[in-house]
Amino acid sequence: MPKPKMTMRKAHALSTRRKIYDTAVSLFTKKGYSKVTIDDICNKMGLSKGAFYNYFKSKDQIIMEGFMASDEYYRTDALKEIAGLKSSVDQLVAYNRLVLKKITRTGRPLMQAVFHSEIGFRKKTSYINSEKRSLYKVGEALVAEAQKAGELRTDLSSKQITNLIVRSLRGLVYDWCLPGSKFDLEEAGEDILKVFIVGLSAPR
Amino acid sequence: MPKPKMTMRKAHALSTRRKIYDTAVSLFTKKGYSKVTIDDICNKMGLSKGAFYNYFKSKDQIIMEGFMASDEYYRTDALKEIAGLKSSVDQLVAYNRLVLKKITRTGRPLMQAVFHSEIGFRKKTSYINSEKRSLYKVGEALVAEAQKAGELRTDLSSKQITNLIVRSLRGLVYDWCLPGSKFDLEEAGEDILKVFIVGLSAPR
DNA sequence: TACACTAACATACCACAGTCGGTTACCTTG
DNA sequence: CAAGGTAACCGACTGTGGTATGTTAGTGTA
Repeated sequence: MPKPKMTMRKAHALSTRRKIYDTAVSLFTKKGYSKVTIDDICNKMGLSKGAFYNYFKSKDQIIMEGFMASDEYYRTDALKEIAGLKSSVDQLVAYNRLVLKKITRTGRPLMQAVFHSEIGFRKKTSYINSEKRSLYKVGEALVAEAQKAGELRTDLSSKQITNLIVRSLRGLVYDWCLPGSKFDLEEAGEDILKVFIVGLSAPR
Repeated sequence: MPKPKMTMRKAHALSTRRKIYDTAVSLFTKKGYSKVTIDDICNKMGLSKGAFYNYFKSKDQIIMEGFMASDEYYRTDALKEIAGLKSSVDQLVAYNRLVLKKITRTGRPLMQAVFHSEIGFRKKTSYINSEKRSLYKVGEALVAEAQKAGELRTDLSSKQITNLIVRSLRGLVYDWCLPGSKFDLEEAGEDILKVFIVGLSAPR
């Protein structure tokens, strides 16, 4: 991997890319993702479609880029916020609460676009369930810790348990994004967590 | 609502509709949903696009029609199959196992199309999480029964518990449908159910 | 039977994501 | 600094889902 020398050209390219991203996001939030066309974005900033597709390989990718940024939050601020709690299980629960809160802030429209995009037909791989995500890495670390502390059952591996939790919450979020759906995400999340606390704790 | 007299014309219409549906499904299974265009379907049977849209309001609706048929299974054969089990909780668990088995039979490609369609932007309402579905009605009935028998916790309503289970499994199925995903649905379902059995049972 | 009504079907068209073959201008290398 | 390569950008085009506007032919009714 050669060093990415910053020439004038590359700098300009980066700024164009950023400009595309920003105008796209601004239009999305103003008019709603589905109502904004690629041409809208291009026209608004006097750029061509070709330019757009030079930087983003699809309309969805813009959304995904925003979504992926939230993973940064999970392994930094979120981790910090739960650090004070004594028991590992408490940390795990608090962590998942924070995840749902973050998603709530992200908003239904954007999350809907994410779910829609990720399960699309054109895609070969999906980001949302990649084990590389810090969402998983942090989660699994917390689970493993809780297991080591004897607080969680060990007949399921830490990976299994993490998957189980994430997927359950994902189903909740999916439902939350469905058109016509009308419930509070964090509230409904409490129900699930309440069950998990009991169902996952080590037998005694 | 007047009686739907079966004239020659209506009969013919019904047969056309059926023919569209059948050719569509046959093409879907042969080439994959996304590779089949509406024109493909129409050309194959010498019918026009206008005819297609006279019977189906979207390409997705064909998929959904197939999917909705599975609800019939839940309130008939599935119910019958679990009737022999003694405890209500056993019935509930067995029921959810059957649901996952049914989904496995339905197949990933079709389920992917369902998830994709349901969370689409054009839609105003979604079928998949409608409380009218027998998936929910049967599930909630079983939960309520188990609660009455003192086998399940009662600090959550039967509706809450049902939603909780369905949504968790839905997240699992969603992941299962993601491109590149590679796990056995029923097997992974066992993990979740194993946790729910403990987490949902009445405290003693 | 004649006439109005409407369901069944046809066709031209639109919207919009994504593609493709260019053209220009910056950058690297000799 | 000259030449060749390549990244940035252009804009016409395509594919496809869906719509708008007919046209035709069964059907109920007088």
